[in-house]
Amino acid sequence: MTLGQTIKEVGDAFMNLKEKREAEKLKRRQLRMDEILEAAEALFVDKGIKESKMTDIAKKCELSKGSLYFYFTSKDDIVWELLKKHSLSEYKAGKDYIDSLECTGYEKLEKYFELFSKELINTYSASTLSFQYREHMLAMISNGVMSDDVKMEFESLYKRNLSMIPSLILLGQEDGSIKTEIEAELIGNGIGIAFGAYFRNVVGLKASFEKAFIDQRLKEFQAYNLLILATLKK
Amino acid sequence: MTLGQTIKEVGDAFMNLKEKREAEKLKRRQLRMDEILEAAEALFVDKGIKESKMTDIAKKCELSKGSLYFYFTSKDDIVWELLKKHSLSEYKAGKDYIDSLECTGYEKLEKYFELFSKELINTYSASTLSFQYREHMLAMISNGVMSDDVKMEFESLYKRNLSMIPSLILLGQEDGSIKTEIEAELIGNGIGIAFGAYFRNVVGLKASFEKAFIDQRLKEFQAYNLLILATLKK
Amino acid sequence: MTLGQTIKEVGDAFMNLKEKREAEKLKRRQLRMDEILEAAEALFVDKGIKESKMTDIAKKCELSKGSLYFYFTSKDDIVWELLKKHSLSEYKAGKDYIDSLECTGYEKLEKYFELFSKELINTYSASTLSFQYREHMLAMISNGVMSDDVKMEFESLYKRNLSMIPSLILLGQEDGSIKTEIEAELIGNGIGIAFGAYFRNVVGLKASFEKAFIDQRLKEFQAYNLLILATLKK
Amino acid sequence: MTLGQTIKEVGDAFMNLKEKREAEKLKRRQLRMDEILEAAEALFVDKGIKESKMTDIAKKCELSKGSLYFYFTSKDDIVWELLKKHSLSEYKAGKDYIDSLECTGYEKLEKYFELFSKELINTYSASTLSFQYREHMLAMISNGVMSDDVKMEFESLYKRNLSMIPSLILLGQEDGSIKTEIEAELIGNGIGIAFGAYFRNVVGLKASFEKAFIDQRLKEFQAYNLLILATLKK
DNA sequence: TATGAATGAGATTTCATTCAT
DNA sequence: CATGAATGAAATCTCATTCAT
Repeated sequence: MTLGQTIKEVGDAFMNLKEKREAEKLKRRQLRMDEILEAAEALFVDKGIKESKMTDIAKKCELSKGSLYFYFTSKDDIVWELLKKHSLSEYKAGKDYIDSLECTGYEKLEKYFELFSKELINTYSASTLSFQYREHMLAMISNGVMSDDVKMEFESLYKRNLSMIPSLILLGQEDGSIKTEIEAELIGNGIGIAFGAYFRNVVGLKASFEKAFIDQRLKEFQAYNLLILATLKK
Repeated sequence: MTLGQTIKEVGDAFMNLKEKREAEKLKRRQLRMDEILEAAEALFVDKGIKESKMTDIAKKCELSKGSLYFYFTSKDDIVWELLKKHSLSEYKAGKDYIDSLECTGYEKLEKYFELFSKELINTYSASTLSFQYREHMLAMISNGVMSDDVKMEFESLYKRNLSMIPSLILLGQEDGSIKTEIEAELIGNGIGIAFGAYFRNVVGLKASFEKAFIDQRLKEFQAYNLLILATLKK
Repeated sequence: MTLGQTIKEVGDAFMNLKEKREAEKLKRRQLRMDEILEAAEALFVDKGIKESKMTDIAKKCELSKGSLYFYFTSKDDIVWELLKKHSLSEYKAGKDYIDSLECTGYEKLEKYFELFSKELINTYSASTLSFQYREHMLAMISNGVMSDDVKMEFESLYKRNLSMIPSLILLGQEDGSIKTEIEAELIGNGIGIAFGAYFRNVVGLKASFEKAFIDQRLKEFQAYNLLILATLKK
Repeated sequence: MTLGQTIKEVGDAFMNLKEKREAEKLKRRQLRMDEILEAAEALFVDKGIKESKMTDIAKKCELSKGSLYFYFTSKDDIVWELLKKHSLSEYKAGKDYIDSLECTGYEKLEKYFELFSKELINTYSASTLSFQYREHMLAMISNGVMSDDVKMEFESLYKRNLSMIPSLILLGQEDGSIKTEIEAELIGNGIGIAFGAYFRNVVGLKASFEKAFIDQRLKEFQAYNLLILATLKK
């Protein structure tokens, strides 16, 4: 082993060390950010975005108000990050599940509806939030506060989530499980919006009405799902 | 005619005058209140509730800030009044129209859907507002700021508006225009919620997206309506 | 009877009529003012001066806010009038009573003490008010809001009410019922102030403490009076 | 010394450091609060509580309005803190002084009276304030704004300060320096209230009358004190 | 990194007073 | 005389954000 090699190795070791440290730092940072987002979210569920103050968030995640601004540029930034996170996880949850199934388009659609009404219902506060975030962002956008980049990203998130049902209808039409006279894009989006909107609406009531009332809404939701599906089946 | 009668008449005239004045005063007051509500609404459409400040409202209706508080006890009070107003007018518009029709339950349902998608669409900002108001009130309620009276009134408004579609389905089942195997209450509420939610969702986008995008959504809305109706027809 | 006389008489009659009307007008005005003062006072007892708003006063005496300003130039004016009224009536009540007695100076003093502790106690809210008014005026004066005329009048009211006890001591010293080594002015004022202050203090508690507590204070007040008197008796 | 011990010591040092910092922070906070209270008090002396605005207080202690609310929850909170502070310091000043004396109960009483008339007189604005604060709190209480906790604390402060004189009389009766036929509680409270009330009354005039007038009142106050004391001496 | 005191712009609200009718 | 809508100046309070340590 030459000296040059040794030096290089030592250098590499240093680089590795430095990189490792950087990586660790980044990881720690990411962890902290997640902690903050989690704390913020818990409060948003409880009191809504407006009524959750930066002080509250700081207290919740045992950090100082100042530190929050080390990780996020503003309160709106926190909301935006949460919106993206939710949008992505909702999309992924659906996509992964659907992709894992081996069945007709119609059946996939059925399962997709089930997924939402059964699984997500358990953690349904998640959906209230999507909803809150979306409203908050819309308000920001309409106040001209948001940059064009953010606006575009927001729109694309919206479209991505919406694309699922039309694509499943198309699939169903290809494999012969769904009526071909249905205009996939048109009806698909329609269903998608109504579906999401309904879901959020039901869930949005959580804050003020009793369980019995909500449960009734959920039953309606499922009955309604079946009704919709029936219209598509070949 | 005796003197007594004459005196009585003069007395009556006075009473009428006094009453008339009172009535006029009340009317003027109501007018001012409507002006304020109108101004507030215009701003809420533009900038959202939170971003519309009392100063702005005052400026808009050419009154002083102080005067606003002569007519309403708080900003929340204004929102609440608007919510009630909207809820009522939406309900009435639907009810009056439906009652005026002489046709089967199914046809009424059809017309009811049309009413919303055609007529209200023209002044569709109205719906964004219903939506905003509702959100605002829900936030207030969940913060424990609202009195129980207001909470109850709020809930009853919600239920009243929801009752329309199930009642039309029942009607249709009675006159033989709608399938009897449909559970009117269950499916009716389901449709009602999805319908309203969808409507608001479409409309809620207005603030940030272009006309083309919205028009596409409206088409979906109508296609979707037809789909739903088809499932009910006998 | 000449024409001249007749004209004069008719003129007189007119004058009389005019004067009568003026007098009546004045009387009515005075009555209204008293009504207002009474209403204001009732509220001041209940909620204090600051918390009694002009609107409240107007409502209480069934007049409009505007009318109040026809009778009084400001809220402070109302307070000032009430202060004068109270000061005078307190002074007069004492003076008239004392003057009506035929006894020694010491006995008069005794009766004077009794008067306050027995009679006024019944309507003791009156005293809280004197006290409130005085504080209010002092605040006004120290804010430089009051004119010099008012300041001087205020000071003279204070002195007038204070003069009673020293004068009774002097009387008692002249008729041999009170120790001559007492410096009438010095001790008299001392007693007067303590007496009034105590009285107001007891009474001032009314708003927040229970009857039992207050009754205990009143007993102390009387025991204390006897103690003071004992020191003066020859 | 083992390694374990060393580690423990370093740990302790850290703890101490942390604790020290916490303590310093608390101290700084307390200091700022005192600064604010001081500024507020200076203004209250000058213009009264109502006329001293939060803006003024902020300006006076060279802080922003917002900062004031970082330390106190409201203006009423500032008043309440000052009331407690005064009440305590008045009580303590008296108690400490009295406890330090080695003499009979009667003599202690004498000294207690002197303390107030001589020492406190120098900083006598303090008393006007106690008085203002008390009035302010009573107003708050009677408006139902204050919590029950505060009410109770308020009452207990009142009673604590009042307890001094009866206890001294009892002491004097035990050591034979004060007449035993005196009902300590009854007369003691009587004197205490009159004493405090008188004191405040005299002092309360400060704002509007001249020195000569006040000095005359002080003389009366002292003459009056002697009179009272004479009635107790055995 | 972390802190939390400090900021300050601006929000909502209050209320004595005025004035057109 | 009476009214009460209108005023507006000013009060209290809020809170996202900054920044010195």
